[in-house]
Amino acid sequence: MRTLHWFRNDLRLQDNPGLALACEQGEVLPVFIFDTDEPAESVPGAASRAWLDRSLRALSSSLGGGLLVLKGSAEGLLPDLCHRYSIDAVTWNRSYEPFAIARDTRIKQSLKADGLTVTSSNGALLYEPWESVKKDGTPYRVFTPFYKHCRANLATRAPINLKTKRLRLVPLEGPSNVDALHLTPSVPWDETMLSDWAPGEAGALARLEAFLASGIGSYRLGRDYPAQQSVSRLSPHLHFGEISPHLILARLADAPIDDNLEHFVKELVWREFAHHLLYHFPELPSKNLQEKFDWFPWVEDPVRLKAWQSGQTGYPIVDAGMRELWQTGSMHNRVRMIVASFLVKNLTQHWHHGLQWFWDCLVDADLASNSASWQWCAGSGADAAPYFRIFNPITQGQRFDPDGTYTKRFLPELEALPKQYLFDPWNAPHDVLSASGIVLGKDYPAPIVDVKSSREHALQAFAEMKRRAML
DNA sequence: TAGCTCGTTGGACAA
DNA sequence: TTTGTCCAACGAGCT
Repeated sequence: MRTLHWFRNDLRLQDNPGLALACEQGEVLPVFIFDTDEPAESVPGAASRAWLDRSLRALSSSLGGGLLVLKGSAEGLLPDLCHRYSIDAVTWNRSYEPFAIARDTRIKQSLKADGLTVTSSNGALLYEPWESVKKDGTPYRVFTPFYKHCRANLATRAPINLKTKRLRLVPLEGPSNVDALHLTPSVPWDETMLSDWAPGEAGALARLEAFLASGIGSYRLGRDYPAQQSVSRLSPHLHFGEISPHLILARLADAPIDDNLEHFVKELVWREFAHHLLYHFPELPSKNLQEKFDWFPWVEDPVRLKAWQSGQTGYPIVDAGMRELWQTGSMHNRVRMIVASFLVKNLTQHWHHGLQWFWDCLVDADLASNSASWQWCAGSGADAAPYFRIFNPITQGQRFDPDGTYTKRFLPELEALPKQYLFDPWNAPHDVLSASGIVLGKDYPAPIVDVKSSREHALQAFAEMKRRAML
């Protein structure tokens, strides 16, 4: 029997239920298709494409070059492949994005009509989105009850060990090369961006072990400090399915049960919650979950948006974060909240702008997590933050980067500035600035908004939204 | 059912 | 310097 395993966001061999099933049934034809039918909201951004390129090369290599890589309409290509390679069955692991659900349903029907056996499995989530609903059958909208429900009532499975020796691959008709996808940019900025990452299954497993060895022990408190190495940095690996959450959970079983561990598990469940929200509210990437936010008086200001994107706002902790994003394809979680709050509240710009920029720049860009997180920051989402919770970029910097190590790493022009002025350089006396070799507005921007008055403006905008929504 | 509690990540200000 | 309190009000979720 010959089974085609359609790789999507499950670019790994271990704990891959679809692949394991295919392997049990006989010969396997492993296929990856860069689907050109995807809508704009799902097409990977530039940073993600660069990661995908490396990840596919790693997967192809671990399959001895036996991965068939194609670009085109998955819906059109799959029936043709099945015919050409005399395929009897097709397996894949489920994707929960609205487009993928609709596409996969159509493909399943069509292949079944052709007499093939089609099986989809859960390779990406600890809990199926339709399992985690309230007693009345409606989806959870608040994280904490969702978390308690999942942990108390839903079982997770053990990882599936693939005996790679038993993997028998169908010989390809011709050469297949990741190069054909043209996923990397013509100017090779991706090489420096990815220099600190190791895309692929081996890199993901190594990252998990490194985190268990040196990060998780101080996770609960350390995760708030961007200069520390206390976060897992597993998100891009999870997004591309280079590692499964089940495998992570199983590996955590060996670690001592304490606050740090429970906090990390909570973060894994936040990922589940984002997928749960996207599944139940497919318009999450574009529409305010709370309708009253349709009345919010957003400001369109391309100049300030550009300053935010390029890390030139004049607020060092914001600029450090935005430059980290540009340079590394990632940003520390604490700083993500600070820059998001700055865009949405201090600049009162629509969260769509932030979502779009993150989508293009992040190597871990994920439709569910990105959409749910931006809506959370904007206050328009489920379980929203109160509107008056506006991060102050000065005090956040002082509190969470007290030595300025993180900020100075990405703003070398402020290297000589004493840390007492690092987060509000415009308040530094002239002689301190000149001794530090800084002319504000030349070496480093003057602040593009006043944090106090822009906070007042944001609060007024929320009041205005409520007034309009009431009418 | 009706009532109660709580909501991932904060800021400002007073004491 | 640290700690406590208020900032609104509403709806989700639970008992």
